[in-house]
Amino acid sequence: MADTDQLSAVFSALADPTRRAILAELTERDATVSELTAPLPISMPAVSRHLKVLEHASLISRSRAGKWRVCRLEAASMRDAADWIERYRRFWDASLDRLDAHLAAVQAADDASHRAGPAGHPDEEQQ
Amino acid sequence: MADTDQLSAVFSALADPTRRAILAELTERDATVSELTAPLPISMPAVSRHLKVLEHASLISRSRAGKWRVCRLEAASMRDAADWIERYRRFWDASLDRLDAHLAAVQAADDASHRAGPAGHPDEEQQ
DNA sequence: CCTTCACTTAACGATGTCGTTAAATGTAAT
DNA sequence: ATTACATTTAACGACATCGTTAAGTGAAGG
Repeated sequence: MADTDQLSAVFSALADPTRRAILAELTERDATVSELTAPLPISMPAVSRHLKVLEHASLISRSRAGKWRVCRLEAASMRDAADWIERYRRFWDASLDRLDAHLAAVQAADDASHRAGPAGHPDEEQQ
Repeated sequence: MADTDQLSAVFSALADPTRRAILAELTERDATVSELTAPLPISMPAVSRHLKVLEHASLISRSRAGKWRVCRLEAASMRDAADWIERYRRFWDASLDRLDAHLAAVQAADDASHRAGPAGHPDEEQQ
């Protein structure tokens, strides 16, 4: 599935701190490879390959401007990642509620203490 | 920075389709390693290691229940990833905003090629 | 006890990542 | 044309990832 691959490419690209730094830089302004390399502690070939990864994930685009190659942020594919993660929102939004439920369950188990299987453990009620 | 490492761990964990499938499964119910392995085309040791990665990224937690080991979704760390990505929302959400910024940048570069930055926006990450 | 079940760890090989330096490419300027 | 500049590609080494099968753990149960 191309969709899955694209998502993997985006998450994979975002997994590297250097690449996230590059993306952050590009939110300020478009930049050449030299400009992007300057603040980083690595060589230009290394940066060039990071850019290749970012481009492959459609997170940036590159164009020639005379002698230079200008990089531009293309956040469209980041939206896919955001949308994917978004489906989990309720699982962290509701974490406090779930904690309450969990504590209540433990309390209940303490009172009635007998149940099928191993007692006193944090499941039986979820979601 | 530990924060950066955590973010990298989360994105890195999410980069793998199998791990995303496992997380999706865990949104339905807590599950044992066997239950998680069943629908997947890989061996249990392979799944076990995926679970280790997910646990290291704090995306799941594991607890013993007698003979079994129960995995539970812990989406809290996904929130960090969501928050990070969220800062890029305006770049895909507000196309007018972005177009304006671009035009302003071009204009500024045209007028006087010095770098004060017409955008002047937050963000900055370093490793 | 000693086996069985659920799972993890060890050991291995294929492949990918991330850095380096040196050589190639392509555009601009002399 | 030749040289200089910006960037990429090639070649290499160190280390991580992802799968496998085989051997360890630890709790359950005859």
